[in-house]
Amino acid sequence: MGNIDFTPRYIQIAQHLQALIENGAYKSGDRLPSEKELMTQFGISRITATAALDELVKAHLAYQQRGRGTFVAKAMIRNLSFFSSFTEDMRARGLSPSSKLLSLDLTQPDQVTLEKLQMPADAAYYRLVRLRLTNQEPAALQYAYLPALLYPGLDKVDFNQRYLYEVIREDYGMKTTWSEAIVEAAPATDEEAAHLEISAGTPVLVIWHLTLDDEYTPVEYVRSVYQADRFSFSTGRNPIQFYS
Amino acid sequence: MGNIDFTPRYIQIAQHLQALIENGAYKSGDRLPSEKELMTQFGISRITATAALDELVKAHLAYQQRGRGTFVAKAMIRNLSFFSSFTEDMRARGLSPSSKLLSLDLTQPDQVTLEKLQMPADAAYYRLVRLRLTNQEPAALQYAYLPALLYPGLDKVDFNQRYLYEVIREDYGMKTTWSEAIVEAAPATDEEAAHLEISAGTPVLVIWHLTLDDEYTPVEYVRSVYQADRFSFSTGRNPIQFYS
DNA sequence: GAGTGGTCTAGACCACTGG
DNA sequence: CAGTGGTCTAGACCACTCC
Repeated sequence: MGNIDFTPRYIQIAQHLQALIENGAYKSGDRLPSEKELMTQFGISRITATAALDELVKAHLAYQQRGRGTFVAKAMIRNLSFFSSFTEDMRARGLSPSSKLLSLDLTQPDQVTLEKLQMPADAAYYRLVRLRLTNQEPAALQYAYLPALLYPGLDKVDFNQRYLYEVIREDYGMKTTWSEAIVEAAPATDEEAAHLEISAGTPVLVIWHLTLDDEYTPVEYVRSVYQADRFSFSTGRNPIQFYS
Repeated sequence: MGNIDFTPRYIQIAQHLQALIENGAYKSGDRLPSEKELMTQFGISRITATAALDELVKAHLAYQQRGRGTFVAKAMIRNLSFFSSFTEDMRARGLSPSSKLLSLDLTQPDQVTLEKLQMPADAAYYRLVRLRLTNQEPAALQYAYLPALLYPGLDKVDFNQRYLYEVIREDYGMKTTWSEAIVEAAPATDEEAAHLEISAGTPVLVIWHLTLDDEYTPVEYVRSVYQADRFSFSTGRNPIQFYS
């Protein structure tokens, strides 16, 4: 009946509640509307109300307690920096990110990268090397490897003007649904030290990042080397208490 | 009707499927039974079948594709080391973990720890300092802070014999539902270097770990200092693609 | 006792995938 | 086309929390 919006009802309701949380109508620890209240307020069945609240829980915006209700999650839980792009992450930290393209070519990664990220050795990769800056100061050195077969014509993109995530999503229609990271501390190599303007041997934080599509096929491999004295990263998880 | 097992049906079915995955009956990428098949096989309604498969997806054991089916997740996705205990993590790496109690007292954490983990400064904490070893070699130095109010009598536990997680779960009935970590790289301090048997200034991986109960109240604050040349950590996540 | 979420039934229509 | 998961309705009984 005149429904011109094809977003599922439960998503619409989750969006509505999310907006109320974000503009402060509901604060950390506040009780959200119960399933029953959502049913009468929006004229939906209980399963739809449950699904809406579940979305908020999945997104770590809320948590549920049996017999008590659904509550807005603590602010801290909602700010986990690991899995956003460099640009988004730095903006969230109140810094002004920028990027300098160092090279874009068709090359094999070195042996260590190949093994660490479990990359097929027989594939061809575009290698995108960028120096990432915050407030015009060097912050990180990023080596991104993109399977050449998936990205025909990638070498014609101007990465001084556009973001990598934007390009792979919009130009190549990639849908990413999972991402993984491996974290290490290491002494800076001479090359890293030169670009980051620190002394060789100073600790750096190395993050190996893998982005996967909905079949868990890797669509992007990235090694990032961060100045350790300026950056730390956070991540959170429900401990997997599966069944024994 | 003669149901003497009060585990929900959908959990029972998820457990059953989990067992089949773990004993190799279903392998990475294999299609699991469809919702319809589960309905007829177990005599359940569709919503129950959906819930069972959802459990596997939540536990990162499976993923779903519309119109195709539910599939066993890739093995890599299932091995994320960040949020298991030191003991479990090291065993999963094929190492033999052990522990040496350095001290257990009632002290305030230093200022940096206090701020980093957002600990209330007016509370009293038990501080448990342990050297963690793998194959009898120093691996990490761990400072655990436990709010004294939550753990009366903790100082009487023999932590050379028992695991911290076991004690807080079994003796104090803590239910943890969420955990967070902040990762940093830093040069080893003199104290850290001495215990870890490395040179001062060598890079170490510092992990600040927070364990929360079902109201997101912190029940444990831990700072771990790992030898960087021997350990890295992995974590994974569905990128939160919430609604804009 | 009233309200909450947890679990479950028996249906339905749809969009998407694959042959 | 048949099969899959995605969404949804209109109910139901239960366990738990709070008063």
